Amino acid sequence: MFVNVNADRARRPRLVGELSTLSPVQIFLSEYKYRRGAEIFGESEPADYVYQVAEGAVRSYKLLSDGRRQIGAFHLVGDIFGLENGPAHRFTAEAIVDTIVRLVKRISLEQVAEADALVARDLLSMTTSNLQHAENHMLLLGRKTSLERVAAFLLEMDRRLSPAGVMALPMYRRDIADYLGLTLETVSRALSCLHEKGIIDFIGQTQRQIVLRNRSGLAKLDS
Amino acid sequence: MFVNVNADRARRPRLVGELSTLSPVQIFLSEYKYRRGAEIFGESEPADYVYQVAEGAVRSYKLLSDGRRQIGAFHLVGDIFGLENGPAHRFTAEAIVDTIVRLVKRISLEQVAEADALVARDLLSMTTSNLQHAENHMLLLGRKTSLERVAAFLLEMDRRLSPAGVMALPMYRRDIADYLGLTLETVSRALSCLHEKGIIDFIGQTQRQIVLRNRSGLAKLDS
DNA sequence: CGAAGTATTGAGACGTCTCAAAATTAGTGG
DNA sequence: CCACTAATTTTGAGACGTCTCAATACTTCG
Repeated sequence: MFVNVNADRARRPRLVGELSTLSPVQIFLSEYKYRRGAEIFGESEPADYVYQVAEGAVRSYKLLSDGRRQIGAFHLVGDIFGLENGPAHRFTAEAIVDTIVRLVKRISLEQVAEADALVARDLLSMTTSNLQHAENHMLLLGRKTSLERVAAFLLEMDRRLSPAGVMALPMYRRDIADYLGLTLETVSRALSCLHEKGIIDFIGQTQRQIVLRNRSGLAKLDS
Repeated sequence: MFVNVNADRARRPRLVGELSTLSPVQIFLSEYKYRRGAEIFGESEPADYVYQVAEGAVRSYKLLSDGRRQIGAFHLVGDIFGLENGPAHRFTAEAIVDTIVRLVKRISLEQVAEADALVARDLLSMTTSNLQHAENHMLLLGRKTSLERVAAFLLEMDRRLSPAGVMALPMYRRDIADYLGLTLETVSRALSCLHEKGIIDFIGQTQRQIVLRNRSGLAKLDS
């Protein structure tokens, strides 16, 4: 930490590697800790920093004037978020649980990108990943049933946070619902349905630890 | 047309200008014409070209296995589409009406971007625009009512295709519905409702020419 | 063990979808 | 220009899925 981005380039790994492979980080300016529920940045606030989740989990969302909320993405350990092209953030970001993030000044990133085509390529690649996720999520929100949405959610989380073993979801039902365009009751009913069908198990003492018993059963629901 | 991108750079305007301001185009390899309904490229086909609408209109969509369709975007005159970072297209693109598109080989674009940071910046900027649109559309699909969706659609089309005067929608109700995550009947009912309220007028002999009588009435519905 | 927060379950309301019919528009050839 | 047909849009009525509101159960944490 605290290594200036303008330091001798030979002394640190390429930025490209740090951004795209999330290898050990050296250019990040500092770490910050946020308590569960704390806001990291607000929608339309100036986007001066780019963030990476070191520990915990983050939700990014938009609000309508009457409080309806749409979560656009969950950011898990290793994920980079808050990267903007324009001057302001387009989402509000909040810590879902106690969370540690790393920050890098956005300007320094852009300066590096200016000089280094491979870094610029990485920024584009990250933006493209976000776009791809959003495109798939539009299909989910516009055309899938509640059961299909929950199945897709479980597969996504399984892929992203439990390479092997139990999936411990960091978020409440309400967050899942606002991510999937449903109510928390409908999410709960869909999970119960999947449980009854033997496709998932709840384990331990908490309803937020889930074991996928039948991934192909889920995948079938994901059309 | 037919000017090679590797031709003497002094002889043509900067690529950056052509891409971002859509000024008169010289680097495009060729033009193609597609009949109404014709497929321009399919989902997961190799993405060898980037396209610009010269005349007409295009829809980009994804399908579920049982035929449910989500249109991710409409591309109108001047819009660039089919720009990918990975090897394949992520949508199917079809001509909504008889359409003329300009093509440029993707590789040549990337070669220019490699050498020219400003062009690379433009590619990022275009991808960011697409991302921003998708983010707003997620909010619409996840959390807005049918009336709000249709209102938002009309405001978007008004902004994009009728700088002054009548809005002549190129697409059918079904396309609007698949863009908004509704059925065509629900779209039709919402339009009738807006008509009764005096917010929009249908004019001429066709229901696809619409005049906004009360933009602020629409904007209010758009929360 | 008690209290607060979270999740599940139930019953009815509501909005959108489905299916069907009528109305309107667009296209074609006389 | 009109008649005829096909395609699209509108409108209606009922079905269905999700939402709302409420009660109960479970989990967490002091």
